Amino acid sequence: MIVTRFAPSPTGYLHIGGLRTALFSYLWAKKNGGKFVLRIEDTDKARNSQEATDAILEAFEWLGLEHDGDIIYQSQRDDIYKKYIDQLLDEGKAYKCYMSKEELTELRETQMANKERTKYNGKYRDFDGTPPEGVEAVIRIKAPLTGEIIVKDGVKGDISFQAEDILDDFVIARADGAPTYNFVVAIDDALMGINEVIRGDDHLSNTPKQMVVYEALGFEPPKFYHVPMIHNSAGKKLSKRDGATDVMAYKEMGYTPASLLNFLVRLGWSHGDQEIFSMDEMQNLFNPKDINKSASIYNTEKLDWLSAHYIKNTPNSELAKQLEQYELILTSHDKKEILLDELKDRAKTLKEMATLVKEIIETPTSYDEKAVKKAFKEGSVEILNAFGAKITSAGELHLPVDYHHLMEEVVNEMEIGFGKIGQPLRVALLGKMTGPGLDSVMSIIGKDETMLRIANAITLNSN
RNA sequence: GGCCCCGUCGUCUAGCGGUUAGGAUCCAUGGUUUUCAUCCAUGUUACAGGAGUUCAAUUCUCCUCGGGGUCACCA
Repeated sequence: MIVTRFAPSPTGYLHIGGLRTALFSYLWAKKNGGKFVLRIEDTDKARNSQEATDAILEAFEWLGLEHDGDIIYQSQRDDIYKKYIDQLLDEGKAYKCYMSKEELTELRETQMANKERTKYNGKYRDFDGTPPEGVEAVIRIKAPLTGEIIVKDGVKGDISFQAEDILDDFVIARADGAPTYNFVVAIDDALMGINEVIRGDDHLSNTPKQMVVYEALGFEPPKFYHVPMIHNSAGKKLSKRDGATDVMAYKEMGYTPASLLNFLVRLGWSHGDQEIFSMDEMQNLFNPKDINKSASIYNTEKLDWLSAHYIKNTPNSELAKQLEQYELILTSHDKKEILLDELKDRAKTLKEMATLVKEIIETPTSYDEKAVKKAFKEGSVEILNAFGAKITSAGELHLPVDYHHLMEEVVNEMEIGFGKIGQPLRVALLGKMTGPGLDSVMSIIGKDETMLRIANAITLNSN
């Protein structure tokens, strides 16, 4: 069984990049009937917060990405880590290091001055003397000093590192006893049965260190897939400063989970020429072997297109439900089908859609100045009057076609072009020059409201 | 700087030795539409550069250049 995980550190909200790796992990587990688990990496007490954890969970809930089993919190697993630290100490695979922070800094500075690689010098690796006073020891693991370490990566292929280039005896437990990242990640992944790790390739250079831990503890390393970064328009790693990278901001902007997920799954992954993926299709088709090797630049043009596409293809009943978050209750509106049909081709986001709906169902309180100037010419008021009279004397009016007939009558009787009535009528009804078909608009708002809006516009343009 | 990764239209990408280098988006133009949008059609734009290997390189190898990541008692 394939078990994948998403392991965020709760130092902020969930952002686009994190979400994508989570999505990949989720899809791969689901496709194989496996498990997708969530682990909160909160070993650094100074930097983590409960709010951040909650924000991440909220985002997952909105998107409908469910994790399997209980959420694992690293902060609650100190006993486990302690056990393995003791084990390594007993076996002589780790040791206490009494080098003070000042001494370490000095060491690094000299190395930099000599243009050497900064690394711990192994001073206490085989120390058996009397420890210096006043220094709380950290625990360091004995890393191989030479040799080749090969990371078998499912995206990039085999990657070879030389131990002397990248390794030193790195700290696995801080002076206060708290274990460090590269140590606990390896332990947790092993203990949780994680056998396929999909993560950002910014972790690539950590992987050899984690393999040292796997090796020391006798654990089997998982299969790794390091997915390329998502870059901002400047070509740099996406960071929290890059505007709307908080996943929940996309909800605010009116994007649906379906469009966001579809957008993200195509960033760095593809399945031939296919652009549209339902959740089912993603689950059936996703395979990390098809993840591409190079970083992609984040850009929302395609998201907008996808979002528009999904709105167009969402059934009206579902759309009405989604619009409720904008305090639009359309369920009782007798012309909601016409309304939604007219608008779903015009909106890129739900938020835009909500605005468009309001522009129709609410009586305009202001009129676009340029539109008025352009639409109201000599005779416009008379035309509107004639049309108003038609409506008044007409019987029941329901469908767009009913109103359309009346417009045709006016056009024919007055021997004018359609635009002559269309332009001023549009401004009267909507307060602007653009929008859905006028017959539809009138059908949606009904006879009384139509007459009211025409009368308002006539009053306004008569003096 | 060391180490590692990457390099096809502006952007997302297909390609897996022989293609008129494909799709999508964006943009432009035309058509449909009383307007706007949708929709349809058409069009502009890419293999970073240089050596090799080969009958043949976008595709394989090397170098150069460019970009990115990472080098903590952060994760």
